Amino acid sequence: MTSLTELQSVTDPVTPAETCLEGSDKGRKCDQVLAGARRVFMEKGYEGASVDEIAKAAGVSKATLYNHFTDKRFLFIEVMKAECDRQSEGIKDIINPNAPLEEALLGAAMRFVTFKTSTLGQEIFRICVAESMRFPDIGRSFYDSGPGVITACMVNFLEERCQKGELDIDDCEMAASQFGALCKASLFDKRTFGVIGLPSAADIAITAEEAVRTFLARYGVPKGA
Amino acid sequence: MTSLTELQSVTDPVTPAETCLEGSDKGRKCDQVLAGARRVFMEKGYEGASVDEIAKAAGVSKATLYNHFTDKRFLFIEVMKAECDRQSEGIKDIINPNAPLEEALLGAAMRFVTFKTSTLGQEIFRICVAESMRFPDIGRSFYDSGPGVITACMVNFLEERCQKGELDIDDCEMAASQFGALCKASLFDKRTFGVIGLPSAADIAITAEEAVRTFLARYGVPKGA
DNA sequence: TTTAATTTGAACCGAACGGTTTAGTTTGTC
DNA sequence: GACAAACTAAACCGTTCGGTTCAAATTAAA
Repeated sequence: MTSLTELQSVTDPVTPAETCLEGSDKGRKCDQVLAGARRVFMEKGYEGASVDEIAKAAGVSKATLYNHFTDKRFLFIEVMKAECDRQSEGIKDIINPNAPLEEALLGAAMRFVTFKTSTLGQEIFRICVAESMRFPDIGRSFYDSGPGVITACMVNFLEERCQKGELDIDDCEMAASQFGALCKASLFDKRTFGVIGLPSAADIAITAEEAVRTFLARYGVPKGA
Repeated sequence: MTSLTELQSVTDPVTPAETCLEGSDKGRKCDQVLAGARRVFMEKGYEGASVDEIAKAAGVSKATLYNHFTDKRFLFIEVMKAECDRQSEGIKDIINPNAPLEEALLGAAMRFVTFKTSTLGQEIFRICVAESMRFPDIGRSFYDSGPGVITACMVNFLEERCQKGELDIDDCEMAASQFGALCKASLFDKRTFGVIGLPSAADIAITAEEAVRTFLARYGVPKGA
């Protein structure tokens, strides 16, 4: 069984990446700016965030901020790139390819539900949805580093288990996508729209279990190996 | 089988509601304002939209706008309330309770996938996700008028069919939510994050069929009545 | 035609916006 | 201790923001 404590890595606090204006500055103040920008952008959105507020949140003068980043748009894009990288790093190991089928699926489901309903997961999702019209590249980056990574990992895993005869799937892309979708049942929408807060471990477990059950009802092989 | 043409009603163009400052004005200019505000808010978001731009889009002077609505926040809330009402109106009849089981489910899935990936469905979803932190009530309203309505209708339908012995479901709330989630597989995320544009009727049909198949694999009764 | 109610464009307000500049201070290195 | 780099607060730029005001124009009923 998958313990909940090990899931924490996916929803850890934030320490921004090393991206700066001219490739890999010493980056002390630079990271401060990214951290402050991240905080303000996530809370207020792109238009709602002012550069003055970001500088203040970063504990940095506005002049310094503009020494590191050409303008507000660029700063926002850098923040989101770093955030997407973090996301894909935390998500790529979401499935244990060596575990028994049901255990592997349940573990992945637990981690996925946990992340998607976490404050961090919600923040990233919210701002990417909000700004992916104004910044189309950010939408793509989010998909590639989030749903895309998960789907790719799942497809890989599912194909292996199909060859082992543990699963019976025609379209592994569709199956992987359905697995991810099932993990969003019950909790995700309610969390996103403020109907519930952070779900309890029990609620997460139930949602994950039900997702796996429905998934296996469709794609699992009847009984014997 | 459900034809695609009858689905149009859910994704029709917009004619705003009759809400105004002091209960049901003659509402000619008032509707103009709401229509213009809707357009600009949907495209730019709350902070990105300026009142001058809204007035211009509405073909109305800023003074007139402020004669009808106390301030920008109130105008935004009114627009979103009207939009949520439209949504719940278009969505409440999404399932035909008298059709044979599989046909009813497939019809509902088709309509749901079509709406959720439509330009209108995406616009409403995007802005509600974006602004439901700044305006918590809007998040709730969206949930109640969208996912909430669908879930409620589905729960109702599923319970009926369980009593008829056509389905075998423990938790109808969970099952209804999973049905909705399955309809978002494959297309919804890609559409939201700009990986694809408007999906083809064929893609919608495939997604809906696969959703129903997985749903029935879990909750359908084996074979005979 | 008189009267009252709306609507209009335009000017206007103080505040905040993104972004720049400057003069001066801290910092790390040799 | 000297020196260059990085940083700072603060003033400043022009623009735009949400919101108000007002005289003139338009409308609609009487």
